[in-house]
Amino acid sequence: MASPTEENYLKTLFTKADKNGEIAITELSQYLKVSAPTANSMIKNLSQQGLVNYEKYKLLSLTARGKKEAAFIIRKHRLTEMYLVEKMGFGWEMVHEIAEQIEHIDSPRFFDRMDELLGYPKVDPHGSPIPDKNGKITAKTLVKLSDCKVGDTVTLSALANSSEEFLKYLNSKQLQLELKLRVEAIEPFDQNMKIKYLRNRVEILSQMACNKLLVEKQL
Amino acid sequence: MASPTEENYLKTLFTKADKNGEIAITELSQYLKVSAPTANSMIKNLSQQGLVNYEKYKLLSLTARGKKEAAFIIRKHRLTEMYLVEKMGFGWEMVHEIAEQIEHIDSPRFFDRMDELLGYPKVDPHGSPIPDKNGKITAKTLVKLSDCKVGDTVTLSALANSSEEFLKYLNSKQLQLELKLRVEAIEPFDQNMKIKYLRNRVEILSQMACNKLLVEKQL
DNA sequence: ATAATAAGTTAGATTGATCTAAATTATAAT
DNA sequence: ATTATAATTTAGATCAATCTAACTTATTAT
Ligand SMILES: [Mn+2]
Ligand SMILES: [Mn+2]
Ligand SMILES: [Mn+2]
Ligand SMILES: [Mn+2]
Repeated sequence: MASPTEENYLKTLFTKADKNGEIAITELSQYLKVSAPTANSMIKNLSQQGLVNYEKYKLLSLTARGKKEAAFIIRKHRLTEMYLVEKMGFGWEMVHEIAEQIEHIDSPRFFDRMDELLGYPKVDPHGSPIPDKNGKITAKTLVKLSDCKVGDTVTLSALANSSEEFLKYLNSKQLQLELKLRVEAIEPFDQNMKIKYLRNRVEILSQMACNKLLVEKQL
Repeated sequence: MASPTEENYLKTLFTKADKNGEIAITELSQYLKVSAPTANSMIKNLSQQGLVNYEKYKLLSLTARGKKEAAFIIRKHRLTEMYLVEKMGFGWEMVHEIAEQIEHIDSPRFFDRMDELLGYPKVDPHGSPIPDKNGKITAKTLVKLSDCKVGDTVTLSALANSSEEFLKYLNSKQLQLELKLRVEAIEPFDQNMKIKYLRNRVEILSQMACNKLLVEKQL
């Protein structure tokens, strides 16, 4: 029922909301690259449909129904990304753009078949969790690499940001998910981290980068 | 550049035009399930863009550019259908609906990768030719089964109509492309054909069905 | 040749998604 | 407590895609 435009709003509301599930309408409009009045009128529409909690001048949040709808769209997006990487051989930096379009395809069968062929994956190629058929998300609790201390050995499990730039940067350092990383040292001045991985590879990663690397302690 | 709506017009213009490449605007509007005035205004738009030859009250046709654009969309549609059947295990009767949506995805890479994974197929699951990357179509010259005579042995190569109903009918008779068929007899009264295939299977097919079965003599 | 019918076009309205400019409300700063 | 600033909303316009009703042109039948 939801148009691609409406689906994009729900998805952004879901993924960009803060810890309390709230977001300001102007911030939302920026993510969606539309003007504030455009977002304002669309939000009224979604509120009318019972998908968004909206009161004038207050922060926005999704209703239970809105969250469920959003989860279905995110499911379609992330299954697609996984399919493109695993079954079609695309690099993890190439799939977001395509998934951004395919997520709007209306065909439960199509996505369920992807899911089946992939063996019901739990996460997408960037480590983000894939909602199940009921819209339920089971996310591991991960910590930022930048919060780890010298001597910690961790598994790179997800990215807090999956921009093409960052993904290409990671490619250039042969950094990929499921890799074991060891914190060799931390520069007190700027928090740069010396990381060891892949037998003997050592790289200095900026705090900015380490902030976006989500890891699991041990495994 | 073309919207999904415009793409659907171009595709329909291409596939539903007569031998001279022409079609009436009302007929077009019926295929697209829009009113005649809607089609009229869209055709003016496409004509403005140099994709359609349009003169008031005359039949419509695609320009060279329009034909090329149309071929690209048809390429996306048919590659998708082939991919869905060959790589995702869908039945040939299930893929048109999905392809109708995926054909509007804007990502040359995505479709070229499908093409590559499929080994550059020449035809879709219904035997229709797939335009190449340059929009060139190479179609075999096929004849209708209904034009064959008793004793002819032919290969079922394509369908003149791929409606879900017809495809399910063919499924129920285990009729599929590349099958060798032999015309055993033709009923003079109604042109029903007695066809033998798959070792010893024999079926009586109506003229209506035989009209839509396109075959190649010998192989 | 005229009239009836069918096909195609024009006029005018609607809906969703978008914009800019202007007004209002909330928040922050003095 | 006022005032300045930032966020949000309202007003009003535009554009694509659609519709129905009315009109015009072409085709067909008598
Ligand atoms: Mn993505
Ligand atoms: Mn999208
Ligand atoms: Mn098709
Ligand atoms: Mn389509």
